Amino acid sequence: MTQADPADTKPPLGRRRDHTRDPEILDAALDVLAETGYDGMTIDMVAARAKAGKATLYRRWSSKPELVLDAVACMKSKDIDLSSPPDTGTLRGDLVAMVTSPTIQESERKLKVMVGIVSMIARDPELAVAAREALIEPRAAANRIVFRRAMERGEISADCDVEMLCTISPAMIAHRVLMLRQPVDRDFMIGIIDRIVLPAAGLSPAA
Amino acid sequence: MTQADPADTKPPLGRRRDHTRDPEILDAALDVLAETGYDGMTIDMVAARAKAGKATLYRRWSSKPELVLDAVACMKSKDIDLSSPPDTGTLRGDLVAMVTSPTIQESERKLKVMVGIVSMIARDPELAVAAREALIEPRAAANRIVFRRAMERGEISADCDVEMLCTISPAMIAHRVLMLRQPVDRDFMIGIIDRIVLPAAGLSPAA
DNA sequence: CCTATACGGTAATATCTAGTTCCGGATCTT
DNA sequence: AAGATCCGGAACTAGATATTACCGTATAGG
Repeated sequence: MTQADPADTKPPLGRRRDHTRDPEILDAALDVLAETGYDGMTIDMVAARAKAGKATLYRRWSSKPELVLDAVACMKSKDIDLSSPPDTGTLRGDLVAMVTSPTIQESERKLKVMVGIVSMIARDPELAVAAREALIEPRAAANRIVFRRAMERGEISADCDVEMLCTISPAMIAHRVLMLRQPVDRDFMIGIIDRIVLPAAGLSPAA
Repeated sequence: MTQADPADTKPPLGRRRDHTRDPEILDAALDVLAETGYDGMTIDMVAARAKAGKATLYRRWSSKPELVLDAVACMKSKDIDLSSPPDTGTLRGDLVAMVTSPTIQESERKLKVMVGIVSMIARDPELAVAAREALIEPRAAANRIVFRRAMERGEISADCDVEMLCTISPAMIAHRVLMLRQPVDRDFMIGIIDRIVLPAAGLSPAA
């Protein structure tokens, strides 16, 4: 018995894997995913875009589903700014500030990734969880904070269903892009806030 | 010159194609589409489910994309009841009646088909149009009628953005199923009507 | 009855792609 | 310096599937 310890920290021989490249590869995977969808995406495309060899990818992820899962999960950490949403003093101000923030661009990519994996999500619970945590929850969490502050401030009633209010704008945006295939511009977003969200929160549009 | 007429109605020889089977085949295609999505669907699956030969399918549709396009387009005519939405006398009554009607089951299937083709829709404008006409528009049209009646009745203000109001419940439903993967039950639907749609239309929830 | 076509079913063809393996060269540990 | 491992890239393997080609049978028109 030479090295019986299972927790044995053996320094591996030879050149070490360059984990610096992991994020680049995952990012390339997300690009391809957003452009072509899960089934349209090939490992070759991802390798080519990341300027890496296919072998390099398979050394790090055992299969295409694992790569996609990891890529989706890694979007979670991208938007740090959502963890501290704007605090303008009014609910409307906060909501408007959120739609103007630079997170919009990242949101568009998230939506495309989501579109690319929806049909897969129905058959892979793990991917479903990853997608929810990385694509849905961050924005919902930011919304939640804003609404709760408005509630503590007394601006909106304590009866309000915050969870439902949080989902209105994501739902309207996704519907407009996916189903209606119309652009999501600032006017549309302001319209949602003034004509749907605020009334649903018990505030008159003019307030 | 024997038959120079271009509109020449020549009775084709031999056994005639049995077009009775077209709807059955398209219906089988929709089932497979709803279950496995566009990429998961194979021509063999459709032929097997329709108890038809693959050659029979290719005699009628030149390719898989054409078959899917036709199948999606043919969902349009299915829900005749949506063309005459309920008329209970109040906006709330009409909206509640619509979510209780038997169209709900057909809607569920439509949603699954939508999930199966969303990623394809992004790359095929023709399919996008077919999906919109068959899956989105019928319900929007029914909603439109209900809201316009309420407006003529004076129940809601003439300032209301009917197009936006029409899209609220479809957007919330699609978001809940596609993104959140939660069930769409009656309570959820009623909640949308009472807490979002009616307030957005300028009616208090208790009204 | 005869011909041409459709039918359901099976086999063949051609392409695509996930996953593996090999190569020459680079990099790290000993 | 030597051995092990990684790198990007290319070639290879194996399985799946869209599409075509047949087969024996059924049916409509002449």
